[in-house]
Amino acid sequence: MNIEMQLKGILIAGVKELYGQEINKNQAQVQITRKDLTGDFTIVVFPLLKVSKKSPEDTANEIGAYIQQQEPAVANFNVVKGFLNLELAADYWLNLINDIVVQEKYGYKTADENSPLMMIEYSSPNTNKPLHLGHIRNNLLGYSLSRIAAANGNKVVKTNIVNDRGIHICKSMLAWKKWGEGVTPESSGKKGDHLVGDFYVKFDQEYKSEIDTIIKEKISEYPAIKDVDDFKKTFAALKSKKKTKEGLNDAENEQFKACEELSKYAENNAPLILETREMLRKWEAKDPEVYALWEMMNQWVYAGFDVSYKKLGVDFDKIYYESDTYTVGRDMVLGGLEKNLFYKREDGSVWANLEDKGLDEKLLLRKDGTSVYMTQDIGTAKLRFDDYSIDKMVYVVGNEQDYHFQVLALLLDKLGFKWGKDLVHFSYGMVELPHGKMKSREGTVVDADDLVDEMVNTARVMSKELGKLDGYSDEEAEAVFRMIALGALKYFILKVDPRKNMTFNPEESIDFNGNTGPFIQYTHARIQSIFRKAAEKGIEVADKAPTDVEIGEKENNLIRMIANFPNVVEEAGRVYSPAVIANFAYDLAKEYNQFYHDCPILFEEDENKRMMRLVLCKSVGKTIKNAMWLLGIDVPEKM
RNA sequence: GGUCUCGUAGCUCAGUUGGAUAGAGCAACAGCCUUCUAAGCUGUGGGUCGCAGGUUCGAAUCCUGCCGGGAUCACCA
Repeated sequence: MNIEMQLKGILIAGVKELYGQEINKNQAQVQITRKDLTGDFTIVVFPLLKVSKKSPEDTANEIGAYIQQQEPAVANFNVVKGFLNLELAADYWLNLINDIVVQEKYGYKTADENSPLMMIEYSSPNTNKPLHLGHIRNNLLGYSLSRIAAANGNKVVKTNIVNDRGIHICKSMLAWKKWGEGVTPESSGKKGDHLVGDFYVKFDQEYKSEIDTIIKEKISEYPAIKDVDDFKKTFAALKSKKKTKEGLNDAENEQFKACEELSKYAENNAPLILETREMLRKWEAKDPEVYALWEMMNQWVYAGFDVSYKKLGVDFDKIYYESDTYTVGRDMVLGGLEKNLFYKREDGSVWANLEDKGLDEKLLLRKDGTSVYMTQDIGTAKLRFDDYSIDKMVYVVGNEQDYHFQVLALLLDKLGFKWGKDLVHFSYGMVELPHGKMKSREGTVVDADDLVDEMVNTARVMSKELGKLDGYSDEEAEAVFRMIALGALKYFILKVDPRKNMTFNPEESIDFNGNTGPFIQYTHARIQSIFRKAAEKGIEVADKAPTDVEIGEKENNLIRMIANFPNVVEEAGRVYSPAVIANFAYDLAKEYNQFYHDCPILFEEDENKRMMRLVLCKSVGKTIKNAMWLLGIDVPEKM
């Protein structure tokens, strides 16, 4: 049990003894004392005044005296403005640090056979385009969450559901067939996912121009509109006006409907889309030629993704493919239909009615019996449940799908999955550019591979200028450059609250100084350097600090922060937030650098003090390393 | 329009179940390497916590209303 809980217990007992009343846990507030004040833990006495019926000062003094008497670790206390600040004895902290320094996995809980199994789904790419910055955020969050979950004593299965089928996949297939001239990743020297992505873009361009052609042909039927440009402008203007408070008047509304009709007609009758649909039908019928093409192009993409995943340093325990799960989902829905959980409309489509839950009706199977997105997620859930005894399911998916997961939770619950109702949609915010969302059509997408490569280059240039990797081989140095580059990128993404949208400015490169990953990595390298120097000088570094030594303010701050690490890990797990860990790591590194600047370590002449500081350095290094591991960030020995 | 979400320094972000004088970094300026790694440390300037009410010993934090941004409400995934 940690000291905070102990103090809380004593506080509750003390109030009972002094004032004869039970208080609840919310009234017993023990928090870490602000840095600028004397003390280690603070008890807020305001909530206790109703019970004590005394002034804040008197209450604080009485409780302070009681706690000091009950808990030998409390050496002293002071009262400021009704806040009771407790000061713990130096040897309490020194014993604590001696305890911490020998724990390799300090801050982590380990899972045993009875631990809950948490499955975490993340990444979940489409196989028609390469990964971009948005995917990076998803991957880094998912990977970090899996480590945080493991450190909180869960058994963890990392999983990925690959979106490998559907009309969008057929688009790039068709484009390759039409215009690819047999090009392959090998023949073009292009990464498979990028090559396929190019054909998806090509399809889009051609499709757009076909739509324009159709609109042009049909435009004579709409006398009010001159040409295609005019049509587009009018339509866009009406659309945005519709969104305003003013809305559309009757005439405009009619015009809007006409535009919409024409636009839909063109989209649905362009030859390319008709061909694509035909291709999807053939795929579902397992037409050998289409199926072979699909398999070939998907393999290209997977090879490309593997490279990107490796570059980012993420991996999975189990990968599912929607081409395997979508038929399972269909069966599940039909099963639910038999049990009257769902209903069928006259046209043959299957729906769930969620109006009693405050939501609307949701389509589960089209009238031709084919699956939609929701159906596939149900199927995937079934397969996962068959494969693992899942206690908790976490989906790392963007916040644009909040509604989808609200519905999915209800549907899975209806279908009898025990974790359905409590599934966690880890809903993270979008990565935006200074001018808004990334748009592939406008070429503003930040490619994942390019970004990582750029970062590695920057790290290499910077590192070489500083020249601190003497004695490293090219390979070793290259590994450090990569470590720093990824540290910068990962920390940049993970330090912000995952639920919030974040901004990335491609004009400004990601920093390596200040509140950054490299700053924290640097702090670790600095600490390791001390131990190398100690070895050179023949200074012994024990695993135990003497307990009769005085500790200064900076040292005390550091010990308190380290002592709090397990609480931070627990909180990060509870609220699903790597940012909590990132901010902790930064604060600790910052505090350490101040200490490093102010206090001699190897040069300290008092042997006891020197030993204590060395043990402290070791603990800080370990804690930084363990915190960064939870973010998926490695720390170097030198940089 | 319904639902959800966000709004903190010029910019990017912290700010625990409501707690003490709202903090970092970047950018700007001024300092610190003949002692352990200067990717560091110190200092200066920079705030109506979107606005207005309410709840109470106490509100950036909770409630209500408004303003502003974003998402979503598809037989797309």
